[in-house]
Amino acid sequence: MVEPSSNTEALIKEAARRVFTTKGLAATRTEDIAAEAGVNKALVNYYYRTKDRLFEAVFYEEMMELTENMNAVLSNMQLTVFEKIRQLVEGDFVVLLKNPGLPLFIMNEIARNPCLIDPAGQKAQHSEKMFDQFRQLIESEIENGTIKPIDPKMLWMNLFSLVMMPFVAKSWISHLFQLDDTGYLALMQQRREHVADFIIDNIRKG
Amino acid sequence: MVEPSSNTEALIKEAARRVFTTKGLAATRTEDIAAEAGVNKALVNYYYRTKDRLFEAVFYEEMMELTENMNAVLSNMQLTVFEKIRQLVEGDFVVLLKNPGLPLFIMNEIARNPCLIDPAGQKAQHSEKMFDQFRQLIESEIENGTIKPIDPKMLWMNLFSLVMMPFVAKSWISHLFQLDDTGYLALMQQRREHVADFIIDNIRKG
DNA sequence: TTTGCGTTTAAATGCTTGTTTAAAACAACA
DNA sequence: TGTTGTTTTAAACAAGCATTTAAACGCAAA
Repeated sequence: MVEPSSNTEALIKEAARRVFTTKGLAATRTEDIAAEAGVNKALVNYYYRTKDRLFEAVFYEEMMELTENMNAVLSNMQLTVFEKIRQLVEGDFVVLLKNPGLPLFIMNEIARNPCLIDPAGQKAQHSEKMFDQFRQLIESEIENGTIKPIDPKMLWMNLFSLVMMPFVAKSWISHLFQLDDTGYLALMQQRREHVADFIIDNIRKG
Repeated sequence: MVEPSSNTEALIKEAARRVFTTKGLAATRTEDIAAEAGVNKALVNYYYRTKDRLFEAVFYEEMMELTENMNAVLSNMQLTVFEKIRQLVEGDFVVLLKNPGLPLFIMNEIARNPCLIDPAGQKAQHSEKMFDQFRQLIESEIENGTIKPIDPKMLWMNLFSLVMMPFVAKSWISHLFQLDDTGYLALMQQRREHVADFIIDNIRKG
């Protein structure tokens, strides 16, 4: 990755990050980004050539934001399964409480343009390895008798569903539960405690 | 609701449904819809005046698709909590296995345009009542001692997170688990069994 | 057959938007 | 101060798009 050659370049990327994540690629105009950054719209092309290149730059950084904690936790050999699960949940909540729109943004853009995650677009290659690590962990812990038998795929889906869906569905939840932004965030704070317990209770033996 | 006055009108709406749900409002061109329906693009405006009106027509029908089962199950007084939970899960899976893109579509469009669900746009008014029904059900069952104490909001989020997120994240899951479309659907079929058990085990006493 | 009317079409309209261009402003420095 | 290279700007461009128009079509009733 090349360092931003000037302040303006970084300014534009940060503005783009905010606009892309709230409106999505298709609904975002070059001018929206320029306005958000407070610069002339030609500067966006001056620094990033095209809207799509700027989008890719932002997208893969956001994707990383979402997966780097998973990688870090899973490859930390010091931790027990239970600690790993707690830290997976905990780490995701830290990221998501700061950036609640992140999972919807990622899921939506991937669905609209699968190339973003395909073998061809080499950037996101680590994900399968990541799940293999998880699978091995779970399978060996089941053999050890530490946890009840469960399909690692199901456990994985349970984990990130419980964590991420309430952020994906932020607008719907806020409406359903009649919450303003503060109330919503407070609810997510409570949930932070709730989710790890829920999963661990389910797989723990006895 | 007015009946489609001709075959073409319905044809266009069905085409619009397919295009809107796979590409989203912002990325959909009037011409895409016309092409999908195999008609001249001016016909789209002839029958629906504007792209936005057509979108609204489609959107609220899709929204209904997602919520009508919840309403039906919750207001059925014949069922126990456990049966209700099973039928909520079961009903959603029936819908989602046929239409896996549905939850991402709804969540995304709501997030991008909150008016779609706001008090002002009167169409989606029933949702708060729906959750009140659920809250009352859970609270009274807790008092009865049928289930362990749990915040109804958490239980509700757990429920639809576990059901819907794997559909929202379809592309990501397929990539992570290296599944083709058949494999993905098979996995969701397995999950159908898994989810209700997971939730019920958690709230059941003893 | 002709008239009238709902439907369909190709073409036109006018606006939006991504990208390019060429000049202006600026900064560093001899 | 004048030169050079970089950054910023307003304007131009061209493609894309939603929507409108006006004419053509098909068909049922007169």
